Parts: sequence; C-alpha cells; structure tokens
Amino acid sequence: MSLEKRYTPQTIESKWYQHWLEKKYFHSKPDEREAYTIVIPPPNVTGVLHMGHMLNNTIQDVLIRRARLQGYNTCWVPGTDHASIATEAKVVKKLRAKGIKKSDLTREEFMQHAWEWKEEYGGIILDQLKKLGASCDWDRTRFTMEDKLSKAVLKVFVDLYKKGKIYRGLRMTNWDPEALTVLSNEEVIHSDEHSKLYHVRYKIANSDEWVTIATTRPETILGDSAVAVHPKDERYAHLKGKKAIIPMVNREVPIIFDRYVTMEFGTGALKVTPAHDMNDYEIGLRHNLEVIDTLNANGTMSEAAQFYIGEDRFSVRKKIVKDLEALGHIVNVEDYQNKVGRSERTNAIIEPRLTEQWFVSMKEFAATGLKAVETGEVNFHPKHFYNMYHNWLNEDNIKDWCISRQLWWGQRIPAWYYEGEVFVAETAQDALNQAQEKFKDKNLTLEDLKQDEDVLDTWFSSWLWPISVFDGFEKQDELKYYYPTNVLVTGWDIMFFWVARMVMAGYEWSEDLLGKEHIQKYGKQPFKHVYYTGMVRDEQRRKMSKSLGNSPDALELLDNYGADGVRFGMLSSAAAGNDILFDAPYDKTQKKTLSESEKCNQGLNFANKIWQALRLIKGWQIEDKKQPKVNTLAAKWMDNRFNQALERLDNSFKDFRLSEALMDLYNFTWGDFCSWYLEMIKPPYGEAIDRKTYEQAIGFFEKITIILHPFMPFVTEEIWHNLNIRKEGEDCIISQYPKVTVFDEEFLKTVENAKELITKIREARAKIKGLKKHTLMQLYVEKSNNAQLFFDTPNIKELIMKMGVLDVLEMTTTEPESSVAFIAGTEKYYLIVKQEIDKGAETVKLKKEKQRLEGFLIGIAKKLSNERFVNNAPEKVVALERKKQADTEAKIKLIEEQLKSLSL
RNA sequence: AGCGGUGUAGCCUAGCGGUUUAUGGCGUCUGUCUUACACACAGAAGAUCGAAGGUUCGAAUCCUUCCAUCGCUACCA
Repeated sequence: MSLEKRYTPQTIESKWYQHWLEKKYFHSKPDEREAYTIVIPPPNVTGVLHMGHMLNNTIQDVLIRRARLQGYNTCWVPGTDHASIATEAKVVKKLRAKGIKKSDLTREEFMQHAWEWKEEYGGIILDQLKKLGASCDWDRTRFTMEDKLSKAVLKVFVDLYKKGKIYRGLRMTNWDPEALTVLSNEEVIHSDEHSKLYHVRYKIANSDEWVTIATTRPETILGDSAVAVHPKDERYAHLKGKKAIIPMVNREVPIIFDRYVTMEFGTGALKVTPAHDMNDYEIGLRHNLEVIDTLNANGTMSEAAQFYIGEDRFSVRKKIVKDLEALGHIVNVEDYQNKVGRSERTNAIIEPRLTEQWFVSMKEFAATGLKAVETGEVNFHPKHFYNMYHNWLNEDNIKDWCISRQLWWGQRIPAWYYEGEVFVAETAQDALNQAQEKFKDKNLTLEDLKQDEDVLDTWFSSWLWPISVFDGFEKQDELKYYYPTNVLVTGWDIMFFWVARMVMAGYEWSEDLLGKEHIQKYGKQPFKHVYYTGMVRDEQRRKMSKSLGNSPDALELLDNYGADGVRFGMLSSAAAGNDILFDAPYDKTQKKTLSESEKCNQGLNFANKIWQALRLIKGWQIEDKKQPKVNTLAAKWMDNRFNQALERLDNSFKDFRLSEALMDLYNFTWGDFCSWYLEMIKPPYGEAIDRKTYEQAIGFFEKITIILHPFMPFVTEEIWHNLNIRKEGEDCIISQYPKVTVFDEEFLKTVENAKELITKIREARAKIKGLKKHTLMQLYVEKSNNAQLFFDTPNIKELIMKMGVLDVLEMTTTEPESSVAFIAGTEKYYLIVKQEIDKGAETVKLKKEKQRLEGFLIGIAKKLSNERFVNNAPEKVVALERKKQADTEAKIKLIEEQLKSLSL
C-alpha cells in the first residue's frame, strides 16, 4: 500500500461521507442505550450556508460525534423552518418576474406556487451541511410547515386559546408596508439614521399667535389630532382651552396638557398623531382624541390624508415640506439623527399601525422561562447570557407576543368568524359545531363561517420544535426516549425568538404529553444545556452577512481547506460565547472577501501532519526482536501522557470549552505524539522496528484518531482505516471512545525534565559549527543526589542518549577537559566539545539569564523581607517563596561558576 | 438614556487573589530542502494584562470611576 505524499481532503471527504450514509451511522432508533439528542436550530428554508451556520453546526457535530463514540444513542434532528415573510417575499418576486401578481391569485393557487418553490429551492442548506460533515439523522429531516408539524401548531393554538393565554385585540403594531404584514417587536431592527427635524408652526385659532412643533415625519401632519404640551410648561399655560389649526387640512385640534411631553426637547410642543405613533396613540387614549389613519397598508397616503392620495409616504415627505414652506409654516429645518425601525426581512421602514391581531399573553410564560434557568434545569454556556435573558423576560420588559401575520405562507389561524363571534378550533367542522351550538342553529354551514385570513408567526412553529420533531403532540413513544434533549447550540442573537420560547413551550406541554412520572425523572425542560456561539465577524467587527458582502463563500472555503480544515479554523478561535473575527482577507480591487483563511489553513496543515505520521509508521519494516529499552520507556510515557491529556479533554468538554479542547488535542498530537514519541521510537535509518513497539504505536495512534474524530472526522476516518486491516462494519466513527485510567504525575514530570535536558543538549550541539547530525557526543553530569535520583529512573539514560545523540552519559565530580557547561533543571552538565566555542556569545547569553534570575530574586526577597507578608500570608505560600528563593540562588551560583570558567 | 458582555504581544487565546517579571497557537524574523512532513524542523524577538484610583502583606485576577467595543432594552416627537 502506498500513501499519497500529501494529504488531499477532496476525494477522501466525499468518500467517507457517502460510506457513513450507506452504513446509516447517523440514524437513530430508540433502543436500550441512553439517548443523546440535539435538535438543529432549523435554518430558514430559503437560506444558504454562511459562516454562522458553519460554526454552529460544527459545534453540534462535534458534540454528537463524541457522544456517538461514547456509546450513546445519538440523534441529531435536522430540518428547516418555513420563514413566512422571507419565503413569501421570494415567491412573490419570482411570480412577479413571470408577470403574475399575488393579488391575481387565489390563496390556494398562491400556495401551490409557494410549495413548488420550496420543493425546488428549499433545503439547499441541508445539502451544504453534508459537505461540512454534519452527521444529522437525515431520515428525520423535518419542515415546520409539513402536515404533522402544522397540526401540532393548530393544536397548541387551540389549547392556549382555551386556557385564555391567546387573545385577539386592536393594538398598535409594527407594520411592514412592503411585506404587508405586522411584525413582532423582535423582527424590527432599530438603528440610528440621518434625518431632519422640521420645526413647523401651527396657527392658534382665533388669535395671531402660533405654536411651533418639531417633527421628523412632516407627512403625518395631515393626521394630527392634537398639539400637546407639558402641564407645567409656563410658556404654553395660556393656551389652555385653545385650539390649533393643522396646516393644509385646516382642522382645528385641541391643545392638550400631558406629562409625556419633554419640555426640553425642541420647542416643548408636540404634534399628536394617534394613528401613526405608538406613544401618540397612548396619549390619544388618555385624551380621547380622534384617530385619523392617513396611510394605506402599502405606505401610500390614504383618502383621509386629503392630499397626495396614493403617493408614497417618502415622496410626500419632500413635497409637503415644500408646500408648507410656501405657506409659511416651516420655521427651520435641522439635521438630526434618530432611531428608525426597519423590517428584519424586507428592510422596509416600519410604520406603527393600528390593527387587529392575535397575541400570546406572556406574563406567565416569562416567569416560567426565567425560573427554568434560575433553578439550573436549563444551563447557559457561558453563564453570563442569563443577564440578557433576564433583561428581556423580566416582568417590566416583557411584552405580549403578536403571532398573526398578514401572509399566506404559513399555518392559517384556526379561527372562524360568524356574526361577530369567533370560534377557535382545530378543524373547520369543530368550529361549525361550536357555532351551531352557540346560535342554536343546526342549519349553519361551513359557507357561513369565515376563517381568519392571517397565518401564524414562524416562531410559533419553531418554539415547538424539540417536541414536534418527534411527533410528540400526536404520540409520545419517541418523545419519551429523546426528550429532554441534551443541548441546544445557537447564536445568542436568537435567544428570544427561540431559546426563551422553546423553554416556555417545553414547560407548557411536556407534562401533559409525557406524564408526571417521566417529568419527575427527567424534567420538563426541552434541553439541559444551551451553548451560545458568538457571531462570526469580519476584521472590522461587522457581523458577516450576505447583504454586507463581507463573508467568504462557505462552499469555496470547504473546497480550499477541506471540511476538516474549516472545522478546525472555525473552532480553534471560537471560545464559547466570544465572537469570532474570521480572518478572510478583503480584496480591494475585486471588492469582495476572499475565501481564504490562515485559520483554516492551519487545520489543513494539521490534517497533513497526522497524515505524515501515518506515512512514517507505515513505512517501517517490522521485525520480531526484543524491544529496545528506550521504546519501553516511550510506551510507558505515551500511555501516561495520553491519559493526562484525555482527562483535560474530558474536563474541557464538561464545560463546553471546545476550542480549548481542540487546541489541547492539537498540541498533544503534534507536540507529544509526533515530535517526541515518534522520534523516541523511530528506528535508525535502514533498520526495522520491533513488533511490540510497532503495535503500541499503532494503538496510540488509533486512540488519537478517535478522540480527534469529533473535530476532524474525515482525516481521522481515513487514517484509522490505514492503521489496521478493518472488518466490514468497523469504522472510526463508531469505534469506542477511550476512558481515562490513572496516570503517574511524578513519572510524567521526570520525563518532562528529560525532555528539557534533551532540548538543552540540542541547543548546545546547534552552536557547534559543522557538527553532523549523527555525530555521537559525550555528556557528563555533576554528581548529586538529585542527579542520582533522576538517572535511576529506568531507561531514562538510554532515552537521553538516543534523543541527545550521545555515546557516553556519566556522572562526574570534576569538570572535564574541553567541555561546555549548561544547566538543565537543577543539574549541571558538561558536553565534551573538541572545538573552540564562541565564548563571547555564550557569556552574553549567560549574563542575560543571570540578570533575569536576579530580578526574579529581588522580587522574592522583597516579599520575604516584608514582615507583614511573612506574618499574614499562609505558611504554605511563604514556604513556597523560600523554596523559589533557594532554587534561584542555586541557579545563579551555577551560572556564576560557568561564567568564571568561560573567562579562563 | 438604562442595563449587560468583552478589553491580556500584529491576531486569537489561558490564567480570574500568592506556584507566573503572564499560557498556548497563528503570524513575524533568523537559520536549515536533516532519510514522515519546507503544509516541515531548530531558534529568536514581541505584553508596564484598556486607563486612573482604591481594598490587600500581595491584584491581570476583587471594588470604584473613566475609555473603547459589541449587544439588549427603552426612546425626546
């Protein structure tokens, strides 16, 4: 068998993914094993893979693969959500390109088109996840709008309605004039934008006086129904009982006094437009003001505006300023910056609008959500995200959840109207029965009832996801096995859309579905842990997004570095919860972000490094002969060191510190295994290796591929298969994760000392000009108890001789002729050198080291001479400082001796 | 404006009261194509731990204020 000189991910990755799929390793069925479950935060069905997804899904895959290796029955459920607004917008756009308007279609026809669109384009992202290596149970792929999941949605809607937790009401809502739907608060993004503040004067009726108001939205003047001032504002006290005349429409409106007005802002006088401003609406309620809706749903002026009817609000803004100016109403215009809300999906500026909507009452839900995290039934990683969670959920801030959307793509609200009454039911027939009973009229038919035109918010589907993907609302056999899920991995930006609401849903329904006994044993929570990933940002700290064009192409990255490389790159710099500044360079001439990354390249290099280790081992001839002493020691060390590393690794996983886990593995594999262990056992050129050592090496390597597998699944699977002849059905992905066994820390320290000594020998050798790599040298160590103890360690001498390329290593009581001295640990060594060494350079180096140590010593002495330190600090600490002092003094003494002999 | 997170070498990161004049990695610089690997090996340089005060015998670590940055919430029209 010959191995490629370099590791090339491309062919290898697709080969193994295919193999895993064929073997159905990702598929889960309930059995006697303990389950480990993750439900994917369903990406938007219209979406394509971006950097955030890659980070997020890499983490989920790492957790799932490790659990699988540990013997859990792992189930990672993939799927997508139907994203009503985004998808409907895409479908409308596509139809428009074909010359079809949504308004020309019936609801059923439109839905037909939408489903066709979904079948054609939806779920591309899931295929892309396969390229990343995601080991999702694809047989379980779900979609929030499929039949069963939709049924669940209707079921909980009816349930909440019956419990009085859902209500319908007239409210000021966030209206998206482009998507023609209302949005929840969370779907509106507020940001500072440049605008102008217009000072406009209104005439006071029956007087020559004027009152000047300030507004950023002069087009809404046409809908004004009052001018408000603060009750304590003396400037305006005399206007009590007077009326102001709204320009152009010449409407007389009252001047009202309300404490909402800020006296210091603008002129202290506020125009009140109850139909188009949240706060004005509240004022309107208090003062019983007229609500004049001057805007149509699509953002054009309505009949009620009287002017500019049918024109868009933004062109009207320009026009009305000119017209007001001509009429002498504009006092002045200043540049201004204010917060403008835009739709997360369409980017349209949101209009506050009074509409009838369905709401979920949140007070109780919020308390449940908070408690779940407070009690530790749900754990956040990192913990501090609880602050943000609390901030949103506490009773002062929580707002009822508006769940209706004026769209067609989604679950249609199961409410039917007849004669002003509403009937909420899972089916039309049920609603009809209710209506017949209510009206005592058996002759009512389905035609008499009118179903609500609106659909439900997409998140009203996704909050059920941890239950509904197991068809939990219908039957509970699978839910019993997989619920609660283990961990949810998500960006903190959707903490409220998702995490909070999923927790609420879990607590609301799990007991009804699973029964008291199950809940007492396992809990109500939908997941035990929430791992919040950071945002992936560019070098300027902007969130990487498609719209900004600052993101590299995810698929190109995968092509360039392999999935293993990209996974490494994403994770190595992603401490939990911290944002990642991804290092893809921006090309100014091409004006785009390149699909290149040093971080991913490091991952590819790492894959190649392990590949090279494989080539080395597989290149050895094997012979049945006695194991050399060095190799016995090497094996003992590797075994201990492996367990030490594994223990650290387990701890990192326990705290969800995945990047630390990966970096530890990287250092262990590259440093300890490749650079030290393989060098220790490497036979001299041309010689064969003994069978025992060979088998041990294969054994260690195999364990390494297993613990590395969750992070870099492809290269490890490939190497694992090359290490041994494997039977059908044996694969790295389903092999057994090693368990930590005891390790000898003292022994490990001894070998570390040996490694330090070897490094020192190599340094000393490197200074000798023209020295051949294999030239054997002689080393003496000054006799001492410590030295005796050190070299008594079985086989340590042989190890140092091999790694240091020595033929003599002995104790001495005198300084040998023509030698250079150095210190390793607390021992003094002499390396026999027949050649002159650069005394000057050596002296400089030693003096520098001496200086450093003396500085260190001063620090310690300061502490020890401080009486309060000696008296107050714990004895242990003082003793430690004393030991540090003694050790440092000894070292300085050795250096001084060396300097003396150099000057001779 | 209120609240919260973060701030450690050019970049990422560990440490979160004394084992540290600060950990590891990337990058940089200097050698070396050494029989697995130049996607490598061997070395080196690079940090007054955001700033200023305070608590303490002792602070990167705790407290206060400030600055920067990222958010959340609420907005003065």
